[in-house]
Amino acid sequence: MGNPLQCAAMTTKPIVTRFAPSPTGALHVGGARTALFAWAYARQHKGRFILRIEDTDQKRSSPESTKGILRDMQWLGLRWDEGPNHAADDPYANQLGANGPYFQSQRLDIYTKHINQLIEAGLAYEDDGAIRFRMDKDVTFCDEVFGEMKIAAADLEDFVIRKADGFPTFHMAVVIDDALMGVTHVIRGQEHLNNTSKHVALLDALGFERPTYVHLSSILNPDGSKMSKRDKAKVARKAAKDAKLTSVGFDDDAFAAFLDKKNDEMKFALAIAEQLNLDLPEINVADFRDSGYIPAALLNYLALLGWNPGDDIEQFDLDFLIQQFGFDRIGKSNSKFDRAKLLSFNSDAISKLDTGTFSMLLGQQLVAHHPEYTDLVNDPPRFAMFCLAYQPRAHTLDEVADMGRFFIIHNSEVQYNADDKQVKKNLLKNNCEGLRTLADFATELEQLTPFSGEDAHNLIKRYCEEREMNMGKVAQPLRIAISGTVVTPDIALTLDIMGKKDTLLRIMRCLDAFSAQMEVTAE
RNA sequence: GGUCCCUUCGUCUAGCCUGGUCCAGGACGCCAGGUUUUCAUCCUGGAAACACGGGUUCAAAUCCCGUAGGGAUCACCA
Repeated sequence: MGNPLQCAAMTTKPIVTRFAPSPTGALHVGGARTALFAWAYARQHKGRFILRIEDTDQKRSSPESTKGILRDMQWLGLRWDEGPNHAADDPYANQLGANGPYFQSQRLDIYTKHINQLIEAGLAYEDDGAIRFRMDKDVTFCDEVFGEMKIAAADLEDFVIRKADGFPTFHMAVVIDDALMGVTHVIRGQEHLNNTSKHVALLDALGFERPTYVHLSSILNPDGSKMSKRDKAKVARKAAKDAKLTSVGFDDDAFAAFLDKKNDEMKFALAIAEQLNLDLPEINVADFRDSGYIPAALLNYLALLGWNPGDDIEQFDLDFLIQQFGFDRIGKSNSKFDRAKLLSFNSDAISKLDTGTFSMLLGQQLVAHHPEYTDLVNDPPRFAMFCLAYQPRAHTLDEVADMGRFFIIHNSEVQYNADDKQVKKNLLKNNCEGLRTLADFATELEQLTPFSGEDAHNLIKRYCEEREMNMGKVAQPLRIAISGTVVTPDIALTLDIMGKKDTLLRIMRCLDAFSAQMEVTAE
């Protein structure tokens, strides 16, 4: 860090950055980090941030991917000043900005003009229907992260700038668009570092000014492999093999090929995950959204992958990033994606949310992914208590669905297991001490009106003080009666959310379930 | 394989340019203890790294050379 080979900065023009994904799949976290840095730099300099869709691969590009990327960018809160229409239902109409269109597939005539110019100048030539650009000079350029790069002409080859289908290659399109759109800083993944010599040569030949280049190192899996969508297929395949799964109910031949690593089709990965109740690794921004991460935490974590503010501050908001961001503090080495740390950031971010925001986000999450919670979400007073209970302990929004499930299941679905360690300890031990306390306390609880959390708390407190017992002696049996486990939020809050009727019914069921043990030990 | 790039605790990293303040600091995770009616939270403490080998120097994580390991790229993909 702190590259000694600082590239001479010279621009007095307004700062313009861009994020230029190709719509061949979903926006993944690596792309999100690139977009974040480009966005933050533009904001820092009161410049413009452009979103451009690089859809020159006719086979692999799709409007669905474009819409997904737009949606994910918006979810992250990375607004673009120029680019596709923000409204994802028709991103092609009414594009924003004066330098459009922002879909490369709509700019063919522009590329053609410049390609012809190169041909006329003798700098490019036809080769089997494609057009190649001559690379016959040494190239030197400067990268803000990696410093000065020198490439000898001998290591360079003529490369295709227009494919036989008439579309420009990425190299041609990117160079023309950046130049014409006034992009001053090209911030992108390091897989483009080697390509930059091509781009610089093209720029020079066309007489365009070179932008400042900023290449970002890669984000890797914990095992060091590059993080990619194929990781999902990998995990699913392994699980399917371990479980000896031979069919997912459709396309058996293709599925066999999938298992045989002949294809990585996502539909099979998804189907396997569904059948085996398996969690696939989150790779895409959408995966993290579905898992209940919040944008602030994801972005904060991503910013720290390869960049840091130079002091010990790690948790910060976007305003701080805009203030502090700089290329001089971007690292050169690849970094591994650490889910545990992200999770920690996410739970911190969740706990800092104001309660209104939290309940809105949690409500959306539950309704979208766990419709069985819809009744609870639509019961505002009760849902407010539910939020109060889980905001402090949620690591992700989605996790709440599992933790709080006992509140929404039918009373008859609560499981009581006499072999459970906690059941033995808290209910059965010492001649069913816990059960007897539970039965006795239930008679007090029946009298409690109104049945609020505060009243319940006071009742438990008084009950325990009178008998000189620890509050856990009452709370733990109650937890088991209500949830089947000893893990619930604050016991008073738990009772409040559960309500008097169901609390008492569950206590009765619990006593019933262990009546045999009571009788035996009673003799 | 050619070319280019990278290498500090398990992980993300500070420190490296301008050698001494570093027997290397922070964070996540981990371990131990404490608070709490459970879980979580929170608090305190702990283990844990300069890839290796040479050199320069009074002094090297920091400068130089080499080795090893890792990554990128070598498409009419981007």
